[in-house]
Amino acid sequence: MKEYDHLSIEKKWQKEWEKKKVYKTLNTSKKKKYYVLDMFPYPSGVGLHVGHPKGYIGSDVFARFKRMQGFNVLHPMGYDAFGLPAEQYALEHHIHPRKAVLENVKAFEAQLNKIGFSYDWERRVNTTDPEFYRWTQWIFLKIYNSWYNQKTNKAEPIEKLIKIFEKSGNVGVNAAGTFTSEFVAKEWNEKIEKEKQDILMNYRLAYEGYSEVNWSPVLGTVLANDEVVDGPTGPVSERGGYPVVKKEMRQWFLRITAYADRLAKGLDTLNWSDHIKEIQKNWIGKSVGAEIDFKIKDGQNIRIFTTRPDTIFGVTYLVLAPEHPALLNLKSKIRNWDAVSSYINKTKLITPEERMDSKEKTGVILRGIVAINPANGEEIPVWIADYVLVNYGTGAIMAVPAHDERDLEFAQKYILPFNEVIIEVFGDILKEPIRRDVVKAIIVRNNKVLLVKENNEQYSLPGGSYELGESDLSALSREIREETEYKNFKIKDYLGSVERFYRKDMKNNTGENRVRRIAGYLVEITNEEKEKIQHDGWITETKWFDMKEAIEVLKKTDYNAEALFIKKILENNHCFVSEGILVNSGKFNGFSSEEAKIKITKEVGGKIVTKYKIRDAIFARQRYWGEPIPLVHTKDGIIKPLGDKSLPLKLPDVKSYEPTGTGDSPLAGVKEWMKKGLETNTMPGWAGSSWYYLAYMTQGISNFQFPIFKNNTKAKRTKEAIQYWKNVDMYVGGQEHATGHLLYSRFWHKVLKDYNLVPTEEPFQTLRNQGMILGEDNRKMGKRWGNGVNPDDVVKYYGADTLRVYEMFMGPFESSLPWSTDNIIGSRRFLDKVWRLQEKVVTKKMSRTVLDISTNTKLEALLHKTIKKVGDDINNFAFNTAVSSMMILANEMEKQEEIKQAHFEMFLKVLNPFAPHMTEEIWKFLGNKTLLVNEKWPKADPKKMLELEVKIVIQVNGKVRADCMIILNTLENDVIEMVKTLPDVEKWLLGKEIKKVIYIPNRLVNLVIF
RNA sequence: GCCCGAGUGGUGGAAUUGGUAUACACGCAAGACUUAAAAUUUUGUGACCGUAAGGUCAUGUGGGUUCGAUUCCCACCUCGGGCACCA
Repeated sequence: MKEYDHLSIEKKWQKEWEKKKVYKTLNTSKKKKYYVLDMFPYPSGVGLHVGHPKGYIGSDVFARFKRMQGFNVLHPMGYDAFGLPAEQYALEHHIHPRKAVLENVKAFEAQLNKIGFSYDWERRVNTTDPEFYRWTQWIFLKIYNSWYNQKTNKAEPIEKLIKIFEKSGNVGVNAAGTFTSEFVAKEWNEKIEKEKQDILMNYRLAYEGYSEVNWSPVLGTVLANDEVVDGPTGPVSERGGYPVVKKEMRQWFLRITAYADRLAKGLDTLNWSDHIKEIQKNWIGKSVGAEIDFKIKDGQNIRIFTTRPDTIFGVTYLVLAPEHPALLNLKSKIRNWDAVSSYINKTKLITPEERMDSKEKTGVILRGIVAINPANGEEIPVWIADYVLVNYGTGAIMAVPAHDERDLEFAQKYILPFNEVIIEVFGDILKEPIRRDVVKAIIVRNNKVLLVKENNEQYSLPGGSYELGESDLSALSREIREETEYKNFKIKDYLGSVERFYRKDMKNNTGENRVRRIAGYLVEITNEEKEKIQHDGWITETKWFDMKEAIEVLKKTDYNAEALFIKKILENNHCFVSEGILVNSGKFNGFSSEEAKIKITKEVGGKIVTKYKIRDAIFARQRYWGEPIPLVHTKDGIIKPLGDKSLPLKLPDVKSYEPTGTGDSPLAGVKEWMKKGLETNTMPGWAGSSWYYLAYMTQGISNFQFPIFKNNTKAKRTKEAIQYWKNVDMYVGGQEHATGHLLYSRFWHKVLKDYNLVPTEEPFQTLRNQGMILGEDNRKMGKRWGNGVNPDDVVKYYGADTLRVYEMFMGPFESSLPWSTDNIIGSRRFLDKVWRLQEKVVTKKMSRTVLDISTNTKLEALLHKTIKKVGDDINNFAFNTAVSSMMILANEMEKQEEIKQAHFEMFLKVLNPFAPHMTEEIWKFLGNKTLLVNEKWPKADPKKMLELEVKIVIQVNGKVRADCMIILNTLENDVIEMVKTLPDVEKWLLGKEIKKVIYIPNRLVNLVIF
């Protein structure tokens, strides 16, 4: 047997596969399609470390497995080379980014190819290739020339909207956007072109706007929120750690908010990890609430947004964001305008970060302004405060200190009234409550709470029912005096009310259903008071408890109301923010929050609306290295899109591509460019990655063609290709893209779907996230800590197959785990072992000894079980256990004198996706003329998995006491009788009576004795 | 603060629907081969008590349900991730 020389074997087979084009994928096949995709990398130039290929190895194992299972597998790779990282690299090394990208791609690909991936390289894409970005630009124009019709719930051509305007104005139009004023057809038709275009800009899915953005003076560019991280002295850029400040700038935006609902709903149909879905869901931030108008006395309405219209009777003031537009109209009426305007200016000066960091709430009352609560006609003050954000909801809120922590904090600071309107309920909610109100005193001394033990073994606290016409306080004082002998007590605080439901005793049919409202008060007594409690002699014992302890005791005795009150004292927070039952709410008293929300909104003339946290995406960079935005600014100030025939709008060659530092893109310095009036912003890094998975579907980007011209064969073929591949079936990549790429590409895909350019609603059906490989020091691997491990070195020393097996064996695919140079040897030893097994392989004719039938069937059973397990595990991305089961099989095979060739070949097939080179070599050595990569996945035969004998465990009282072998499927009674006679079991049964026997067939017997 | 996820040997980790906890691998120890080393290989390896047979205790902590709990329920602790004045 020759030596396992991984270097020559791997080189040989990589050449052979390339020569025979075994990974070339055709778009026509009788086989079922399967699309396995990796998130494509940006070729950074510093080279790969062993962490980078982990995801690629996982998807490659999966793709090879699917291929062997008989699928037509699309498994491509390409490069995301536009954007900041590529440009930064070029700037640092003083070479043109185009050149840098080409060099880096070459180096990158050389490294990848050593690991033996099964990519169809003919489909390679590069986002910086004009043939590629021509379509990025084309899709952008499609988005630009669209508006979102909320009646049909999809994007539609802007021409259609113009026709509607010409015919009937915008009155009946329900479009996504912020445009509020109305016009009729006549008004529209009389407008000049510039005015029309300005209005349309409010409807387009790609629109120009001005906004405060993250401006990095050093990088000379604007950054997206997810490119900014917290630094020690404020926000800094994620890349480079340069300081970031706020700056108002002209921007392009994509109206992703129009798709918020579809993006949220679509998540339910996806086979993604709950974790990623959760992140996207939070990011979209859907919440259903009501918009309600509060009338300003002698003035206009203020529209507020709230998710809790059921608390409207508890409103004690209104708050507007300092930037709220209504302030201008109110200006003349505001008597303290000086104070108000200085507060507004102050808010403008501080950054949003500072605004969020400052824990103390601030605000100014608007003197002279009075609002009217539409629910009860009450007059309430209006404030401005920076804890209300202008760009969420309506920029104004109704404040309910009793049921919102932020409002409470504000109300406490400025001494504003507190009005409780919701109380908590235990048990069921009765439609028509029958109340028996009680009041409870939580008596404390030195932070200890007094618990009173009644005869019926329950703990209680002093308290009782009201007498006719009594207020809370007088009833409480009376009850305390009656039940205790305390004279020196102080009612310190109101703890809120709760409602408790008591069902009548159905069994004995006694009592009645009733609801009790329990009001809680904190009562403090002085140390001098003696512990005297007396009440008709039914109290047997009193005790002072530590507060936490008291809660536990009360919970056990079902006195939840008291426990809740004590918890409130401990947390020093009397704000009940959950839903409950309405009180102090006029005719809505007794309603549940859920019911009241709808009824009250209707009553006050409000509207149920849905709001989202997600913001429109900024789609512009003031940089050179990005796709040019194909728009022209005319002299009249109108923006016009380029025609399809003018695409691609190529990035011009410039001498200096460094940022100008003024905020303008380097394109603003190109004469030719400016003469044509072309847009100077370029697209952000995520543009190309939002549709690249479609580009792979045709064989080479030069064959890609969206249907621009009718009857174009290229366009027809592209359409067929997209219809065939549909969407990505398995997508593998890092979870850091949860709120970026993965959201944006879903958005673009949905726009394309609205134009029937793609057949599915979602681009990525299943998503798997690989964990990182950390350095041996448990820190992030890379240049920063100098702990990077180069895959080239590992491939050279141990081989690509060992690298592949080890990275899959390390642990669960999704976990981040440290690299270990100690542990990798185990994977190499495993492959060495498999290599040596060749020697034991015999064909039928060659058999030197008579194979022991029983050990042979045993091995066969293990083999078939392993085939099944490896297949199942790969499907579940549980590669680590797949490898481990193959190790068990190899260990077992090693113990055999001889291995049947057919058995060993089946083993090679299941190992092939993990170690393609070595298995291919052995396959050939065994005399096969075909290539192993083209072989079919072996079938696991369930009949052959069964073993004649199985081990069962015998437990006595649930503890394992013995085990023994039985013939498969022995009858229950026979097993139990036999098991009782085992010496290890018998001694435990001696003199005891068996109460119960639990029998799990072929697994376990549990004898229960006493 | 709120919302997710996770805590298992010296280490990475495994365990189907509640049914032998610690598979597989690394490391370590002892033996074989060797002049020697490396490589390979054999055996052992959760903790404690015991010469042994055997027993007791162990899946972050404390309770509960069950014949039986890493798995289900409750409370708490620690770590990781996401969001963070979103009304």
